[in-house]
Amino acid sequence: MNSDAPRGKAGTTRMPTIDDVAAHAGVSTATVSRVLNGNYPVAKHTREKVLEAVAELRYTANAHARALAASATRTVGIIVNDVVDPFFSYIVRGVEQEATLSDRLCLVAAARGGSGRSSRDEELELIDRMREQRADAVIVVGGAYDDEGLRRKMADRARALADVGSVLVLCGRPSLGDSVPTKMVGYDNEGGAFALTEHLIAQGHRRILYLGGPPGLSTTSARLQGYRRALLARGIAPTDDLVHEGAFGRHFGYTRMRELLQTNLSYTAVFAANDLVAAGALEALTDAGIRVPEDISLVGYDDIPQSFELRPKLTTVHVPLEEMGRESVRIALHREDAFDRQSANEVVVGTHVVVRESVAPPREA
Amino acid sequence: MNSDAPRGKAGTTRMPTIDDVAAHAGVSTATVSRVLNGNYPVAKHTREKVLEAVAELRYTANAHARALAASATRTVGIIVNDVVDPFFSYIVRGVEQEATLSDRLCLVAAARGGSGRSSRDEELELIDRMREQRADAVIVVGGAYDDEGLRRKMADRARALADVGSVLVLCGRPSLGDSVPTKMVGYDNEGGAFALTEHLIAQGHRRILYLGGPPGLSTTSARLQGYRRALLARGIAPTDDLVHEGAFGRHFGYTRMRELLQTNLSYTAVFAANDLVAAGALEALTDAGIRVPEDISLVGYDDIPQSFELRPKLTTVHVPLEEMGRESVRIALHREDAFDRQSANEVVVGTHVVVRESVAPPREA
DNA sequence: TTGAAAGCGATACCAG
DNA sequence: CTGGTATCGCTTTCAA
Repeated sequence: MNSDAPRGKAGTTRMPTIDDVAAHAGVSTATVSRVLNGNYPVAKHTREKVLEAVAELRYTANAHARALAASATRTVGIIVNDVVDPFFSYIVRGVEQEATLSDRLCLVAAARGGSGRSSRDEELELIDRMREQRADAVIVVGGAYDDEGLRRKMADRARALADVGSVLVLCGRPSLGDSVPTKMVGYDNEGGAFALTEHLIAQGHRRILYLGGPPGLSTTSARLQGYRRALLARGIAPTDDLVHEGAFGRHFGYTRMRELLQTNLSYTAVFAANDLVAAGALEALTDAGIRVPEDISLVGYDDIPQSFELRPKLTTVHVPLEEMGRESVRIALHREDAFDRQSANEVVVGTHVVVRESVAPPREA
Repeated sequence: MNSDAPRGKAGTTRMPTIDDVAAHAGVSTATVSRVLNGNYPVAKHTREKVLEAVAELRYTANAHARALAASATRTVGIIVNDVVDPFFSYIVRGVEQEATLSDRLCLVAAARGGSGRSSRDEELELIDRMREQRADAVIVVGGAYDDEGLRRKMADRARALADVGSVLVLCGRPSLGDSVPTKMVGYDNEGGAFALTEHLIAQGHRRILYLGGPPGLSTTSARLQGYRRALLARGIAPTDDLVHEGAFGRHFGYTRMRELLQTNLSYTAVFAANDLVAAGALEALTDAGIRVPEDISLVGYDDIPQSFELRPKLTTVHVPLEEMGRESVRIALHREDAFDRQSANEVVVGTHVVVRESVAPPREA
């Protein structure tokens, strides 16, 4: 009489529920739940009956009912600026990989601002939405703006997440203070910039243009600071006329470099705030008939794969983006056990200068 | 006595529930639900009391409880090959944008195969997982392999999704047949390839190398077919020695082009299966001292933004990737109303050849 | 080893 | 316009 699949309204089959399975197997729902979760002893024979029923009915558990009852969602959230930017997409890839490894799905959202909303506010709201979804962790990626109010709001979110057993992971962004319950995955921007600048200085450069990076963004500040410290360390006074912050995109690199080329500002090397900016700058330079590195040296930051596809291949600082993504979910999911409490609330991945072809000694050294 | 936020075990605050809000505002949960969803008349005064309580308690609804009760999740799923590949990441961006517009979150997963699992199987499993999550729609992106068994399994998934009121969207992949409940967002691969090849032929090329694309993938087949049809239309016999399928990555383009350069195969133009392959091929060509387009012409497909950052700027076929992403969620969410049933179960976005700098007449025409 | 039943936190129907 | 309450599908004591 009844067809195999239970039918609901409007001729749509409704999904079989755990009750259907229980009935079909002649056991209780509790038993079904147990064999499905395998966290409780069940007689072999019973188990098999249940499994059969499951297969026959093509039953799959309702993730929401499960989340509601067990308050665990097998989901991690990640919030980036732009999924198309390689910096972010490689991190997303890492997160997605590791999430899959732990049998979780990945909520991805972009807070790029626009239409009257600042990317900061969007970010906060997205965290809230992911908390509503009870994501097991929420990973926010990329530099943060230096703003006390913002920091406070973010700290609130961190606490709100902690309250429901989730956790906020800061990936590539500074801590909110020891009292705020977050985990961190960082890399040394200041140090990398220092090393990279040193490399330039060692080649004989003294007037180095700093190009790009949103002003006020932690990433920019740190890189700029490393640049300045390296200069100072070699007795070169950093001058403001050589610092041109702005943005992180290739477009910015291209247009600003082009503008700068029309001025009589002089420098023998360009430190681009990231590889994308470097790519744009390279294009502007090349278009203007300036050879890299013969006429001007150029370096980037991040070491996205595209950077060795440029001609000349770009000298840059390697940042293990995918690894950071993976580490973010690992650290988030790693519930501290009795043994090593606070084992790792923070991991710092290593970076290093990758010397390729875009740097040479200055022409008139 | 009681602190504001209800406390649960282990000193963690638990989230306020709708009951808390109701109690706080002195109304019933039903009323709270009504003001929150704004889908039912509520007295102004009552509404305000509730809203106050909500604010005071920092209440946010539990998305799972809501999903369970209302069976609607405000979530769309998208399954791609690789989040780092621009083809996919631009589509993801479009999906994410449109999802946000409809106040939905986005589940992103990658089925890139590996570790013994084929990307096809992974794709199927991911669809299942997203169905467990009751995603309002599941969008699978990119070409499909020509395999009857696979098609049947995919059709099963489509039905399973339809059964729970969700929908499978095929984005850039061929239909599963009229009887299968899916929506489609397509673009004309065959026609684009035809036009592009014609462009080459019009410039005087007759021996055109076809490079890249996984054999058996619908995308590859369609582009190849367009290429052949164009040749035939101009009375040129397509020959197999000029067809070199393989993969879609830049790496493939580079290495295979390089290998081909060592043979004595002759051709005056290269039709790369996509822009990434073209970028790789360009690099190999350039490295070998061959000028594009003076010595050899080169075209790509997709028109990812990088393609006009190449030197020479790449002539290619424009595919509106972001738009496809947006359209995918629009078409998925567009419940057909009484008026125009089956209004749009399928949309085909337009493509066109973008002539830039990488094509010139052959040297010895 | 298994079952009964009490939640989990919302929605929506049915009265009032 | 508002309140009571059954219900969604699963997990998890508590007993047997």
